[in-house]
Amino acid sequence: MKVTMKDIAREAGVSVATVSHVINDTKNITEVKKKKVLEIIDKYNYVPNSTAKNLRRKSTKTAALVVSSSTDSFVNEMIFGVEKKAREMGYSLLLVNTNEDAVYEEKTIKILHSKMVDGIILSPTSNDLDYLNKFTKSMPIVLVNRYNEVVKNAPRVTGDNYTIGFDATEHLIEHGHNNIGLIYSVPNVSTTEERIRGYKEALEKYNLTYKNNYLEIGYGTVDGGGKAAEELLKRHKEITALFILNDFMTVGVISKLRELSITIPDDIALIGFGDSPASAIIDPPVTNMILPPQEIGEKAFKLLLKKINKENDIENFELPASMVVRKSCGCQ
Amino acid sequence: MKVTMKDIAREAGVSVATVSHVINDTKNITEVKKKKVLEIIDKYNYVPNSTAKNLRRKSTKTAALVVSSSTDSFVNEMIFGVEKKAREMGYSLLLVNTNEDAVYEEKTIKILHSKMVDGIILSPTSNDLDYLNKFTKSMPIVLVNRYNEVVKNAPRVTGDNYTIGFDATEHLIEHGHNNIGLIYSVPNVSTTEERIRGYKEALEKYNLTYKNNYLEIGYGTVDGGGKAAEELLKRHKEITALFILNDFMTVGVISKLRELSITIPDDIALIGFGDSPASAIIDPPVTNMILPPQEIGEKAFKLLLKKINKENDIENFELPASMVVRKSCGCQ
DNA sequence: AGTTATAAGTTAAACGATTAACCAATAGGA
DNA sequence: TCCTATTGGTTAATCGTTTAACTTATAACT
Repeated sequence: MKVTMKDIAREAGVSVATVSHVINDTKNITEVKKKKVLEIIDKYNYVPNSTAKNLRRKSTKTAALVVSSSTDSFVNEMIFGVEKKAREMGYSLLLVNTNEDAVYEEKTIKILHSKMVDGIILSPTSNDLDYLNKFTKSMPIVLVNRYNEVVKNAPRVTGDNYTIGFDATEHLIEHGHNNIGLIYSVPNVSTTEERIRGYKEALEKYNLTYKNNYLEIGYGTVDGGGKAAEELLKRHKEITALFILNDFMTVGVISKLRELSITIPDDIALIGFGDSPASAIIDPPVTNMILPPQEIGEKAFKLLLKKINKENDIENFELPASMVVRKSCGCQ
Repeated sequence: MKVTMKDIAREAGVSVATVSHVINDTKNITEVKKKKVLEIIDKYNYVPNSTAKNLRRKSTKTAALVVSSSTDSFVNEMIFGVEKKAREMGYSLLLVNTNEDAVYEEKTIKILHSKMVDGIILSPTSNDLDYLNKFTKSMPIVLVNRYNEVVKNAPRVTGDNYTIGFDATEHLIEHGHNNIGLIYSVPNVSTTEERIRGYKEALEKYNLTYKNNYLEIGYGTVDGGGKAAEELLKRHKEITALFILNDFMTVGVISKLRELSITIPDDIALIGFGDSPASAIIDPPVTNMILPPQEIGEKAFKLLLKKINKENDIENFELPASMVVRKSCGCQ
């Protein structure tokens, strides 16, 4: 049988209110009684039932993090950024993975909405986020990494994906490439679209024409990346550079190019995304566009906390991108 | 104001009990009333408050996963194994990271014990787990990855770490190496100790003497790995092979060896642990000992569920290890 | 017709805390 | 001495569900 506050009260010869007050330090209690109560608490290793507390207090000190993709290292690091900040702030974190399933996402948010989490950090699956507006009124929500203009009342923290697309493309152009393929993980999400927008505008700047079929989907997986590269190079022999939007796919692409005896960067130059530590010792070392995932996660939680505490100025953050130059792009 | 069951009942002209019964399908209700109730529920987008439900039902349909280290890819994949199974089974998952802090771990378990979760999956920080026995009686707990014989009443699912140590060492010996260094992440945890035991026994089998100072700590980080390798090779010029227990450290080691112009595998052969996709395209491709992290996570959740449902046969699982041979060990 | 079973709802007591409102006893001030 | 504050503590309502026990009304059987 689990021991409750009532048991503690009985054994200490006081009321439950008194026990509650010594635990929460919410009223003066004489030293002698306080000591007695604490003794009994210690004796039974008693911890207040948080479900009951939550019900009464209408707060759970728990936040949810809903991510859409799973194991890639960028998301992984972002998760731990959120978790870290949550922990520091005395919050627990509920982790849900929607696997890019928009229907499941909506169901999840709805359930979470009643699960009495105090707030939700969401990295949404699709660009069709109107359903969210039903929830943002009554529940603190912040969008992370991906976003959509349609969502009201939810701040967001993202990376500067436009610059990622622009700088990577420009860099490849400066290396003399006029036909640059792009391999993305998932369509219809802001991260992909912003990067493509950057890619497009960089091409424009140099008077190169943007071609729709230079883009190929790679599903964020090693295999998907490899297949996308193969497909792209078969269809367009003129392509001499690849911009790859996720590090699993980069691994797949590199493996595939080796298999096809295509050398990097001489035959095909290459820029990836996300700085997994291995990038530096891959052959050749790969040039990456990077964003600070952990920082993004932490910032998102901070913003959520502000919303929870009703500091109601909606502010969005866009964290700066940068490039770490190695050999796969043709440098050195 | 959040709408409650009372509001639904009032508007539908029935009692709260009836509403509850239609929601949970726990009593016959006439079609007409049922329809009315469901209509109102839909109109307000009502979802029952789960905190209240939890309090009454004494179950939260939530499990906690407490991991000790954070971002390495093995743990990451294990996390998603647990999350996946939990999701499939209708459970939510609370994720806590103790950062190898034993004191924080104990505090966490104690708080979690307060009925916020139905069960706990723990990958513990240290080998000193006696404190756990206070909790295993009253809370379903399963150990994952790491374990300790002292813990009673908690099943475990681990990998066959002994074989990992043995096979890696034997393989290096067969390549002609007599002086093999070992770089581990953390001391005093079963994973490390079992692998060292395997390492030791492989040496014995070939009549090689085990030397304590061939072991070096690398803290599971890229930098730590690099420093450990440097230290080890400076101290013991005779070392010609390295067995590295975590993939971040492997990256650090390889970078450091390049820096020192030491070639792999000719000067130093090398076997790592954990199969991050990049392993295949690193220069040279690295030979790894592997374990199925996702499977370990899923199995752990299944076991937890059994415990939660009081199917009280404690069974432990040890998942088999294997080796994926590439060039860093000297093969090919 | 009389008895019993069943079906469809309702009432009200939990679940285990928190906390506003209340009360008695002591202290302080004039 | 009388009045008012303050201190230390208790009582009881409340959070939003679930569910056992109860109540009718209707159906079924002899």
